[in-house]
Amino acid sequence: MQKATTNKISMAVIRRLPKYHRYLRELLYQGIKRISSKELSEIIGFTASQIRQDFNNFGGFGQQGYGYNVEDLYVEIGKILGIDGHYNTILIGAGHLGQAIANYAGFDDYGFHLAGIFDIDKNIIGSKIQNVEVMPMENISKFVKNNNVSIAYICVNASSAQKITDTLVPLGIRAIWNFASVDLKVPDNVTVENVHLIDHLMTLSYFLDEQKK
Amino acid sequence: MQKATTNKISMAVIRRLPKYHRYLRELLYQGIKRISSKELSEIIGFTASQIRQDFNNFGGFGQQGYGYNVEDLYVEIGKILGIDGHYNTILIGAGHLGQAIANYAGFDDYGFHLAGIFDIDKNIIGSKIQNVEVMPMENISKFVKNNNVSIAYICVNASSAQKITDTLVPLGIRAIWNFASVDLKVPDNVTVENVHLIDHLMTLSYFLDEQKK
DNA sequence: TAGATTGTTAATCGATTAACAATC
DNA sequence: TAGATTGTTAATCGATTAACAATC
Repeated sequence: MQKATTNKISMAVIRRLPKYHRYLRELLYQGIKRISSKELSEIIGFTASQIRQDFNNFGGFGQQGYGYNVEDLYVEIGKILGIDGHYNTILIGAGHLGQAIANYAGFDDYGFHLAGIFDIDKNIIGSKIQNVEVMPMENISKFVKNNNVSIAYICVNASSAQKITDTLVPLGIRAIWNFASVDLKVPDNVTVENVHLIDHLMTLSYFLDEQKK
Repeated sequence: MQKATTNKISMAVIRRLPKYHRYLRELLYQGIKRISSKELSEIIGFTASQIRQDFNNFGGFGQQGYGYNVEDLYVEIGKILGIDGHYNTILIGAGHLGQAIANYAGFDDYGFHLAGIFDIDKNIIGSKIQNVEVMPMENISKFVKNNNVSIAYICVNASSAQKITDTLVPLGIRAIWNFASVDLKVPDNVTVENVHLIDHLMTLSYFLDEQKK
């Protein structure tokens, strides 16, 4: 009953997928074998109707009268998200934030392997973070070509981020995780995920005004 | 022509405000005094119509036949976002990510002042990050009561985040910036901004499948 | 005044929710 | 079989875009 996956899925749906994945993983750990859209709705906070609509974008994962098999659904959503694969990633900018990202343990579990770190600071070039060497910026090009790098994490300051991006894109990088507070210009076939930290704080302060809640 | 600001603004609009603020700041730096919705549209990438709709949620900031005064608009959006104020913040969890947040220079410029850091690790309690002391968890309650703390940054692991939250909420914390990979349960008057890092990576890997773009 | 551009209403588009036939 | 729950269509809701009168 698998639908062709060529039809465009809306961004709203895609952004819910990691949350489904997280909750299903938890259910799996708890040894729960099956779940209905209604039960899932109660723990995840989306409507049962939305849950069924979401899953049906990718084909029929459920069974009438029964619900969904937790493990199957978990595995399927993982596949849709592409985390059944393995990705080599690089980090550019090993400042405080870059170091935190490099030290983050969990990414490897989902197939995101940090293969190289790059910085301009001579004092840290040559050192290792989590057993990954910090290399000089000039090496990026050669490294990307030789190591099948899929994703770049940009942790440089806002003023250098676009320049770095313009280096990465021609090398074939198709996914950028951008922590710099700037909107990167990239061609259509490149995906950028922004973590604009200050924007989050502004959203929080917006709601600190009691009237706005 | 100022509208009452009591009508609910949609989340989609609120999330665009920091971006407007950022672009207006840039224009201001460039010495640009006025801008039309059409010109702003070209640099920010929203439609001119959306820009005018967005601004009109908060009252008439523009002038027919002229456009918008860059500085006025910048200041007004800053006020709407509440970043004309000063907020004391605390950080809970001084691991790699927590340290990166504590070391992040820019937050103070927008009125977000890190007043205290808390951790359970005896080895770092008593040390300082950016001149802010790391204190034991037991002190949170007293510290929040004495220091008019508005916002808490949660950088502990997922398994402790809810427990910390349950401590913070009764102390009057009304805004939580959550870096743990878990959805926090809070009362309606508390705002949570999540930075679910792994979710970002999953979104990126989703789009690495060429067909999905 | 004439031209430009806002503020605002109306139209469209897309996403969510409701309903229910299909079916396990 | 009867009950449960999906898959899917239809209805609703909300957000974006288009259009244009108001007005600087």
